[in-house]
Amino acid sequence: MAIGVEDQGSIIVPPRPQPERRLKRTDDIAEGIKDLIVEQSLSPGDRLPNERELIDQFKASKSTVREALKSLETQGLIRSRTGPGGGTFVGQLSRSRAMELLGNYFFFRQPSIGDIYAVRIELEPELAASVVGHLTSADYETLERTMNLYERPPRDRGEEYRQRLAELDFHSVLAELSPNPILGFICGFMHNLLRNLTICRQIYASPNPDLREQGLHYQISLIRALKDEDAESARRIMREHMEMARRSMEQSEAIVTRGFLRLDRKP
Amino acid sequence: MAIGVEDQGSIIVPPRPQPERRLKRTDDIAEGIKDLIVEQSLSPGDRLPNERELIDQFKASKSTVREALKSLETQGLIRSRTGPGGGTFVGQLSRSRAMELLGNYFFFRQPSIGDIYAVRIELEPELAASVVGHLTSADYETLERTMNLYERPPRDRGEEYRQRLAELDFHSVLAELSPNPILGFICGFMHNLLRNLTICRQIYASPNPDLREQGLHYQISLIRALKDEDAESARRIMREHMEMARRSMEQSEAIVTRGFLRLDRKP
DNA sequence: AGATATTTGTTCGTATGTATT
DNA sequence: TAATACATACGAACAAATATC
Repeated sequence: MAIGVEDQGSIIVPPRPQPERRLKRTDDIAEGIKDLIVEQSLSPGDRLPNERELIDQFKASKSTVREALKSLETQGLIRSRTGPGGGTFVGQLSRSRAMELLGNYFFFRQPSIGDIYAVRIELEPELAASVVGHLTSADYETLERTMNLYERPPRDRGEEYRQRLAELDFHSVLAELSPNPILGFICGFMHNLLRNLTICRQIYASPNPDLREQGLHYQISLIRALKDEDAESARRIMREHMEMARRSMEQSEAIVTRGFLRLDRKP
Repeated sequence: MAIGVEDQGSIIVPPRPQPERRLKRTDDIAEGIKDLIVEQSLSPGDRLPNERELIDQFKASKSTVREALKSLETQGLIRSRTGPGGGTFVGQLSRSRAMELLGNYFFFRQPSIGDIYAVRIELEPELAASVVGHLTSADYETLERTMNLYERPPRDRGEEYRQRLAELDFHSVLAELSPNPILGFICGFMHNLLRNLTICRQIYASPNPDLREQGLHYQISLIRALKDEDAESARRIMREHMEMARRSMEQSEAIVTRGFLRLDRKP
C-alpha cells in the first residue's frame, strides 16, 4: 500500500494483516463472528450459533458477546429474533440503513451544493439511460403519481417545500429502478443529502417559481423518452435538467447565504 | 414521501416521525444519546456524560447503556478512552471506516465490472479536473513514487498482481486529494470494490501485459496536464484511460468467467 | 518508579420479555 | 394455558488502562 493512502478494510475480504493496535475483547469477538460468516459462506437468513454457544466458543461473558453482536447488528450484518425458533441470523444491510451510516460520514464534512451537483451532473444522465427498457407500467404509474404532487403551482410556502421534496422523490424512484446498484445507490444518496443538508433546506424553503415549471417540463420529456426506449434522449434531457438545477441552486445558495450575512450584522 | 420510496433516516436530521415499530431499549438509548449530541450541537472531541451518569439519566442498567454506546461507536459517532480524563467523546466517522461500512451493503449484491465502470467513466475525469491547482510538490512526489512501483515489467505473477494494486493506489491518492469530498469518497470506494471483489481479484491475477504499459502512459500524460494546470486535458486523458480500462477489464472478465462456469451472464 | 485515583472494559448470575408449540 | 427456547435487561463485583502525584 502506497504511503499516504489510508488503510481500507472490508468484510468483502477481511484484512488479516493485523496492525499493532490491540483489539478490545468485544471487537475481537465481532471479528470472530464475521469470520464464521465468511468461512462458512453463510447467506442472509442463515442461522448463527446462539448466545450460549458463542459464549462457550469464544470463552467470553454474556455481556461481551452481546456487545459484539450489537456491533454486527448495527452494521446490518446480523439481526436477531426472540422466542423459540429465534436466534441471530445473517442479515443484509438495507439500502436505507446503508445511506444512514454513510450520512454520518458527511455530518461533520458538510459538502457544498457545487460538490453535490458535480456528481449529479455526471451520474443522473447515466442513471436515466440505465433504466431504459427496465420499466414496467407500474413503474411509470409510480413516477407519474409522484409528478402529480407538483403539477400545480403551490398555494403557500409549505406546499412549495413539499413539492421540492416530491421532485427529489421522482429522482429517487428512478434511482431505485436502475439495474446498476452502484449508480442507483449513489444517486439516491445524493438525493438524501439534498433533503437533509441545512443549506439545502434553507434553499428549498425560499421561493423560486420557475424551478417547478422547468423541472416538470424536463420530467415529462424524460418519461416520453423512457417510454420510447430512447436512451440517448433520456441522457440528454437529464443532463440539461441537472445543469439547470445546478445554476438555480447555486443562485439560491448565494441569496440565502447573503441573507444570513445581513442578519448576522447587528447594528 | 412517495409510495415506493424507502424511508431514509440520518443523523443529519433525526427523523422524528417514529414508525409503529417498538424500539428495543438499547436502540432507544442510542437514539437518546444521538439526540444529546444534536441538541447540544456537540462537536468531535466533545465529552459525553460518563457511564454512571448515562445509567442514571436513562434509568437503564450498565450493560444496556454499554450496548447503546457500542452501537454508536460502531457507527463512528463516538469513541472512548479508559483512565482518568477518559470517557466517551463525540467522534468523526473516518473515511476508511465509512468505506468499510458501505462495503457491507455490496457484499451480497456484488456489482459487475460494467456497473463499476459506468460510474468510474463519468467521475474519474471530473476527479482529475477537480484536483487541478490543488496539488503541492509533495503530492506530485507521492503520485510519482506510486508509479515507480509499476514502471518496469513484472517479473512474475505475484509482482504483476501487486502492480495492478499499485495502479489503483495511484487513483486513490488522487481521490484523497480532491477538494470535492463526495467525488473523492465515491472514487475511492470504487477502487476499494476493485481491490476486493472476487471477480476483480481473478482478473488481476490473470496476465495482461498491455494494460500496465498503457496505464503508465496515461498517468504520465495526466501528471503533465496537472502540472500545466490544464483541467480540460486532464479530464480528456482520464476519460480515455477509463474507456481503455473498461474494455480491457470486460474482456478479462469474459475470459475468467468462461474459464469457470458459464453462469448467469447478463445479455 | 511506584502508588493511587478515575474511567472504561469484562465477568457472572439472575430475572424478564417474547414468540412458538 | 402451559411449557419451551430463545433474546433482552439488570446490577454488583472485578479487571484493565491511563492519567497524576
